[in-house]
Amino acid sequence: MIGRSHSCGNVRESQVGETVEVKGWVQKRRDLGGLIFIDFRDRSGIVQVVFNPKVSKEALELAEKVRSEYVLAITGTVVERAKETVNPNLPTGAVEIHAEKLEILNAAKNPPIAVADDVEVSEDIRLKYRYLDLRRPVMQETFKLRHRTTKAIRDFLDHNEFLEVETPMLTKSTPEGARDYLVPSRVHEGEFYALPQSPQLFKQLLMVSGFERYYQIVRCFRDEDLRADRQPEFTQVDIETSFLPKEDLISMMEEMMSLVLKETKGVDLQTPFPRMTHAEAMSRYGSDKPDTRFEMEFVDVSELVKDSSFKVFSKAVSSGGAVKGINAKGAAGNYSRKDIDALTEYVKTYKAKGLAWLKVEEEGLKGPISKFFDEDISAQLIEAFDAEAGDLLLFVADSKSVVADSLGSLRLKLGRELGLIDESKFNFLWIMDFPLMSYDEEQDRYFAEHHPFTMPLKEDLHLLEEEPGNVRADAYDLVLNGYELGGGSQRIYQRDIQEKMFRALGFTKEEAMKEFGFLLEAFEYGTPPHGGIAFGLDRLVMLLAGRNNLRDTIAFPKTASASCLLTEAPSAVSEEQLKELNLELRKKPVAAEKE
RNA sequence: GGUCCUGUGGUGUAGCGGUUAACAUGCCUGCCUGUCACGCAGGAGAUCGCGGGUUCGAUUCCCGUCAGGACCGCCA
Repeated sequence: MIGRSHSCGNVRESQVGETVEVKGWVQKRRDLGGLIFIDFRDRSGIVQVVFNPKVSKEALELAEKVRSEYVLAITGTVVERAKETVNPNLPTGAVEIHAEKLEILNAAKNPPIAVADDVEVSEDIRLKYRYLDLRRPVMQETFKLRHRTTKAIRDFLDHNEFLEVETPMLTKSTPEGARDYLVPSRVHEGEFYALPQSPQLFKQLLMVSGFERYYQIVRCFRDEDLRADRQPEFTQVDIETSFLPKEDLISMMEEMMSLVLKETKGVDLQTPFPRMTHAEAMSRYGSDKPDTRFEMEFVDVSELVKDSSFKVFSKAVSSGGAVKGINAKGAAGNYSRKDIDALTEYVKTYKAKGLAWLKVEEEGLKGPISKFFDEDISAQLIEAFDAEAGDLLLFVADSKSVVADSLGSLRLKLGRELGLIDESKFNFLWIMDFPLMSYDEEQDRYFAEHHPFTMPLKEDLHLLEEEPGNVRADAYDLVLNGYELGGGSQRIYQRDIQEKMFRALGFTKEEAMKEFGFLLEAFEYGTPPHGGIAFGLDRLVMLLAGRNNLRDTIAFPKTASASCLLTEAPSAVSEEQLKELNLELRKKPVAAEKE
């Protein structure tokens, strides 16, 4: 310990009798008049310091001036506490420091946020005074966890001969994928750099360069609207390998995650991780990132009800959609008609037109739509859902995508509400065989599901020109507890396949050359087969920390509207700055108008 | 772009068409030598986010706006 002899949280009985110097912050002062106790905090924890006139009258008098969050240097003797005054709630609770000398290094204003874990503070205050928020032990723990996570990842990749290589932050805007953050160029009038959405192209070029195994823990930027699990800038663990077969990469990544879980949580993961095809995940859970910590899987009753007199069901099937349901086991009593109405409103946000339901009773199915099903169909429904008295069956009848979205979200909501989720679990799951591209009605063209450099599955390669929508990608996503942790793929490394891919995505030859010519050209100079993956570090840490929003795992995060309440970014810039960049605003910024 | 929730002393909440705007905690002052959520006594502290409307009267009802949050679209 440079600058002090001990850290607060590590003072123990073994140091009794020693003179120590500690520096840190005042957690709490308890002034008993002739005697003052201070809970003294540094990064390592808290130790109690006693100011007693018998030890130092001078220090006691100075301690009267001390307040919460003052920064102090204290010299004193470590003393064993009398048995009856031991505090079992503190690791240092068996000892205390009898202060001989006190120096106030800095005073502090009364903080707007109490530095304590159990204090509820609104999000905007926390973000404005982030430096105080980060003093709270839970926050410090999260960032220690984040450090241990990246440390484990770096150690693992280093042992496996990966090289960490940095790639540009100022790069080229590309048309595919998310909206870019743009940076105007001063030197090149009217031209812009983009901040990278990911180092995708560079890591592939590094494979062309012969690095063979690359990784980077790197910031990525996407100018899209935010969510609890989405920030405009976020960190990826970016990985790319040459010559490594997919299965080897996957098992290597399983090993890496196992190490992370072992190092951070002491959890032993079972490998290999379970796998599911994309098609299977969609049909069983209505999601490409299913939370498998609980069951409540979809039951497809389309065949059973296609001739039903309940038109909502039969019509959905005849018009190419589906009728699927989930069984909320034993929940019939938990949900009143009014509660089910609320669930109906919930599925409507996902475009479902309604939510049909049946309660299972000893005598059979009950509910407004039970009359449409005769005894035979009712029995088959009960059988299909493995239902028993007390169960609640919930159905959505709609297009396949609406059924998946709405019922999939409903399943998660019910899982949470019914307490079906075991929070101690870490359910890793690979989702395989994603569709390579999907058709966009509005723009009348195909879009890459992953990105345009993803290799099609070999057995589907022949479909690339005739039926692009039916080509599966040689891609894999890693899902943890219902969150997409990361995704990767084998890459196209032959120019002709890459050109076919661009063509399928509606690029003309000229457009492809203009946007990605450098890559196509690079592919002509001896490109190894390669593939990789990228993980969302912030999300991983969020899940390891058992939290449900990304802000708590990022030191200085942005709000839902992508502003930083601490620095007040973004902000208007001077006319002079704009002039240098050859920029002119079409509208004055709102902030500037106020002045 | 849209839907919903929230906005009241420093902080967290309560409240109501007419109040001296309540409570907890924090803060300040005094007393207190074994506290650790210290205790006791006293005190200061709020243009009820902002603008408009309805009303004799609005913190309360309505509209708009700003800020924070959750979600849909968007994003992989």
